[in-house]
Amino acid sequence: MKPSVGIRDVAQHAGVSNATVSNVLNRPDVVAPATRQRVLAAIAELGFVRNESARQLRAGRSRVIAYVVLDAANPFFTDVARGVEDAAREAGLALFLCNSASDDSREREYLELLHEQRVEGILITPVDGASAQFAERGTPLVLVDRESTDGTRCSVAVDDVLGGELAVTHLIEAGHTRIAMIGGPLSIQQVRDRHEGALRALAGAGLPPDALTLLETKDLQVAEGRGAGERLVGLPSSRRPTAAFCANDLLALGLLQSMTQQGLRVPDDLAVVGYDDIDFAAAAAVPLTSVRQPREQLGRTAAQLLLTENEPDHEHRHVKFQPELVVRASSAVKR
Amino acid sequence: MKPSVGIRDVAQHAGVSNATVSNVLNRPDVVAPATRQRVLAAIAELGFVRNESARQLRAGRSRVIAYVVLDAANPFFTDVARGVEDAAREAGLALFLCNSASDDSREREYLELLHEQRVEGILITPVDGASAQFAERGTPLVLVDRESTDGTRCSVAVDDVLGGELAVTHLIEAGHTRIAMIGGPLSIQQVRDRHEGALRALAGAGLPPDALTLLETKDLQVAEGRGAGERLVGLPSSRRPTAAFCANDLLALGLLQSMTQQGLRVPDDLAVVGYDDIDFAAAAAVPLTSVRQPREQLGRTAAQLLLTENEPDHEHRHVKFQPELVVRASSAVKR
DNA sequence: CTCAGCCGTTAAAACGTTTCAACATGGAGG
DNA sequence: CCTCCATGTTGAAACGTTTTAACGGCTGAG
Repeated sequence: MKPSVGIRDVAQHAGVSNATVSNVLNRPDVVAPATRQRVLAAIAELGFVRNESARQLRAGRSRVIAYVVLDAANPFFTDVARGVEDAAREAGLALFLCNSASDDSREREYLELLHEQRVEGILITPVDGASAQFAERGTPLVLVDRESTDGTRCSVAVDDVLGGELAVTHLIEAGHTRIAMIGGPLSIQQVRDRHEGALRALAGAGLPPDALTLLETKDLQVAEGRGAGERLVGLPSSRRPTAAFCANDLLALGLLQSMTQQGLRVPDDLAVVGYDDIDFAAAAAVPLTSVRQPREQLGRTAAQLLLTENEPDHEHRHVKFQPELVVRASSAVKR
Repeated sequence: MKPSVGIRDVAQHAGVSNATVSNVLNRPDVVAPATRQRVLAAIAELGFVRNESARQLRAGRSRVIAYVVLDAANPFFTDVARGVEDAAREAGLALFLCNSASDDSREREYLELLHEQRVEGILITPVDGASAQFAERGTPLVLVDRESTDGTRCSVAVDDVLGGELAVTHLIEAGHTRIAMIGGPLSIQQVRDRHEGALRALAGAGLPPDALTLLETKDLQVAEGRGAGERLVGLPSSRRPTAAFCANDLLALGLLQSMTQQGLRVPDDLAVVGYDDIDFAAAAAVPLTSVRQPREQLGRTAAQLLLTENEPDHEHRHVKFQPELVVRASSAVKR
């Protein structure tokens, strides 16, 4: 079951030295065709599988990068991951996905493990800005969808302030003057930025800051969106917002569902704008207006940045993408 | 940047031998408290990170399992993965996720890599039943959401024939006599099984087999569901089905969206039943009736099975779960 | 004072590769 | 006939751990 056939078994079987076998594996061109065939035959016959640990130990390289993702159940991140993987495989690297599930200690454990594995590099969307202090351990590390505050490493992010501004400006132009912002917790940088963008939009339109009601949520999942919907409907109708800007699409989908359940129509009774533009947003029964982030490109760029990390004259870069508003039925112009 | 501080640097710094450092790392109880402290201090001071490759090479063990997932963008699989991860971490193992994205060659590459990495075990939802011939390479491997045809390895699956039967029986009892089945390609075992279940339900109710119209799709994504919706509406109303059973929830969501876009109501004009009961199904604007698979438990069980693989008297087992129908608004009883 | 037994520590041998300098072989050029 | 070079191949030394058997010092019993 575990015969553990090694390179020297192959060598012996093919009547060559182990160095030659290694050459066949790593620099096939340097070995004579006849010998190469013989070695390959022996490999196939013995069912030899190269031991990556040994290889890595000796060679130092590892051919693997990892992406520590914040929430594998959020389609936004799986889309980012797809971009990462495409770029990685173009560079001949494989991608391991690790799910921190928004859990501090899981994140730490995975980082530790990845360091021990000596992966070629790490991409991470960290759990929280606060604890984002990663001990420098010699493994290149790039932040994804977070901006590196100190200039100590590369990062790829999206301008969330602008995103918030786009969303709320759109709602204002559609005629809304009482708007809810749904999202939380505020400890998350993204949420703060999008909120700030929303406020900026009000200011730009000459509306008072209290035109925006903040409904804070515990997390960014569908269930919280439903809860927020109930809270919203519970407000006295004179003060109830006519539009809602959600910090991500999961919340928006929850909100949407809550509205239909309570017999309210979207967008007539409440206009809704989400954030991320995940595929389910377009596929919702009331297609969701959303702020699109370049998901695949985010991942792709992050991976490319990572690859430049161990160039000799590397300087840390901070790429920032522009979000884009995608208007759909959920925020049709108010009559 | 890459000082590569090793165990013997630590040893020297703490004034002990490298064996003692190794003991501190692996069997802390066996070394005197005073020495242990000194070694730990040295480790911290030098920022030593154990080299997993070397450890693994010598010790043979690896503390990592992997799940090669069919489609990381499908919430069903991320939920299964969550179950896998929970079980893995209880056993002190970490989980690497690999996304084959329904691509044969990616799947092969990842399997090869994982074998080379000498991971402790592999879980896989393979791309296709046909090519599911994995060369036995000594790494334990368990099939997830697929049944092992030959008895050569463990598998964890769900009774898809029963699932199809439940879904269609439910529609028949609600008064429908013209039913569409949407799904494909038929090369996928799951789709075939669910279709068979649907036919069985017809037979059980005394309906002729042509009461079921099969609309075959190219894959199981949202877009194909939308397309099927258009095909469906294009049928002459005398022959148009009044209910649809979709092979998974993504298709069902696409179908739902297509219906609303075309001004048809669900369930009044068309009742819809999905499959998988992903969270987005309940969160859809018309909450989706769906066949629930025990997603987390599927993953959890698969992981546990994997752990038993290298017990001396191991026998391959095939666990099969029962699906369960969850009735929601999308299939309310026909008046 | 000796000896057995225990405890903590250590030297050295693996683990399976890659890599580098050195080595055969044989033909071309002088 | 000698030298030189090119082409293929090889022996042996790493890589950084874990592990095993042996070791020295100390304690308490005889």
